[in-house]
Amino acid sequence: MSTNETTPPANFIRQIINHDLKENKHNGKVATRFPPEPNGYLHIGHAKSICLNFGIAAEYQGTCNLRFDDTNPEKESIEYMESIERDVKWLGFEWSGLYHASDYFEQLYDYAVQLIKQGQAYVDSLSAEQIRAYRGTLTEPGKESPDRNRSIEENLDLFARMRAGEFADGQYVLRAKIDMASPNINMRDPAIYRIRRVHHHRTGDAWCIYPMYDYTHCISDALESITHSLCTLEFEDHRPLYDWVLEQLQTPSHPQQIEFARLQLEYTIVSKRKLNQLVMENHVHGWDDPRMPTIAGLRRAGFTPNAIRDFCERIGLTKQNSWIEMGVLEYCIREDLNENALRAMAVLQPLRIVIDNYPEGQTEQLEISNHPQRPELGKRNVPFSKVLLIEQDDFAKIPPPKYKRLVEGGEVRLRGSYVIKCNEVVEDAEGRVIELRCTYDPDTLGKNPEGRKVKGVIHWVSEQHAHPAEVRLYGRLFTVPNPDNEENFLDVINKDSLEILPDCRVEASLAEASPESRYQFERTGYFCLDAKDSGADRLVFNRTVTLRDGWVKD
RNA sequence: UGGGUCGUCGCCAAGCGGUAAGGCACGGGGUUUUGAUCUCCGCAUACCAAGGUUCGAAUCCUUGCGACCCAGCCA
Repeated sequence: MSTNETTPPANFIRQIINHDLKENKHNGKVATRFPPEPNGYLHIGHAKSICLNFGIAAEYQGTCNLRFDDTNPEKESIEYMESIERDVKWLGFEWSGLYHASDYFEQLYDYAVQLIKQGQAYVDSLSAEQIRAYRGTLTEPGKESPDRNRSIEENLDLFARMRAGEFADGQYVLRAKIDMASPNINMRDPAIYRIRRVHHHRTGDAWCIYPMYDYTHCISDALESITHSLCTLEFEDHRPLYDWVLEQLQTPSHPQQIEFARLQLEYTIVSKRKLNQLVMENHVHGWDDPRMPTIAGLRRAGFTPNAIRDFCERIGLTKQNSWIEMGVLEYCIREDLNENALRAMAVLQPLRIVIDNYPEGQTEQLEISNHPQRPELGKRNVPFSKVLLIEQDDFAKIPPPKYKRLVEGGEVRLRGSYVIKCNEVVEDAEGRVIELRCTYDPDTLGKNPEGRKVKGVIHWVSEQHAHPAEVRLYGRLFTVPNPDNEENFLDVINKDSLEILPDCRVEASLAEASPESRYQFERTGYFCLDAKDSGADRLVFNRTVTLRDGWVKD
């Protein structure tokens, strides 16, 4: 909801639009679109495109459509469509219009007929293999198909019969007649229609021929009067074809395609094919696994729409291929959550401590702030009693240098509570610390002790009042910054990306937590109540990100 | 001598002929009942390289070098 009036950073697309506006190129209108293929879940790379397209539209009082590029029914589904709508909304955007390339199948067909009539498309009987052979190579021109000079009448007849279902899949293809010797391979008579008897999730079995991307996308943009068609760098070579189709067809509008570099994030992947593989082969627990770079995964991990939008703004927009460090994304979520997440105490790996000088059976409710810098977020009661639980890491038999937590004979502050002193360490037969006998200083609640300085502060819960919880610690999915560079990206999956702590104890107030609510567990990180696996009497928290750790260990 | 695109700090990124913004990361100081936050300071005589034009070049020109994309009836 930040309505800060900071001017958005300059980037080359805004410069183009500003220039177009000055020239009154599209009657002062700006219309964009976000055009995913519904063949998978949206990921952080799509978020960049979403923020760009919807952001530009909002900034220029323009429009932005959500359009499903559903021309290849083989890989697409309703589930994916629904997830995409859900994720775009969750990110905080509203589309001006919701369209599908399949809405245009009839018009697309008519336009194809027009191309044929103009002598600019022909039905080819070459097989896929033959077409590949005829295409030539990167350095050698292609050869013309024997069918290239088929008469218009025959092409019209054949194309109609392709639609009517008279031919087998792959028997014929409709090709644009451009230039088999073009140095740009995309212009060597690209296929624009193929025969494919596959049930389409929206048009059912009405069609057995489907238009190809290059032919469909430009016309869809034109039909929606898109002014700026923003896509990623790999489509640069397709722009001449985009323009060619629209020029031949004399469409009422001719959008401008502009390409930008897709997002690449270290220690993860954003290839839909590979993400799909991770899900299908159960390397993760579904598209919304908190380790996934999908919007659904980030959401379940506890990321906020705000943080993701901020991230997309921070990484900039250029035509340079680049790799963004995870630290940037982590910074964005920490910044948001530090500001907005309520604080709470949770002990992930409990160590029992007994306050010997505290009365048996007594409980006092300590009032603790929900946020150290924002008093308006209120206070909560945290019960204190004789037996407490602290983090195993917060006690050391042999402390490392500069250790400022609890040691035998030493003092430490219990966050929001008293200063305690450890008098005795109880160990089991193997020498493992199983309990600490402590005393507390009753005169240190809300004030510093007399005549001595206590540096360390640790978190705690009351054993009898705390609630059990499962905490899931998520780490990066891969062990190397660029898994895509590996021979097989599965080889570099981080086997330790998920650590489940089944026996944690969280403070009493957390029993009230609602699904997807986010907290800072003081001193350990930001956590989100898992929306799927938490229930009435089961608390499951996912770690979104750790706290920054400025402790320079030796 | 196939075509297209791109080279500014460890990672992003402004800059558009007038003498290198900003963010992240990193290092150091201060505050702090989170080793968090906050705050202060530091961090490219240098813009892929070499020539050239100019009073003046990261910006213009030339020539190199490096990286990425393209030969689906995928998008």
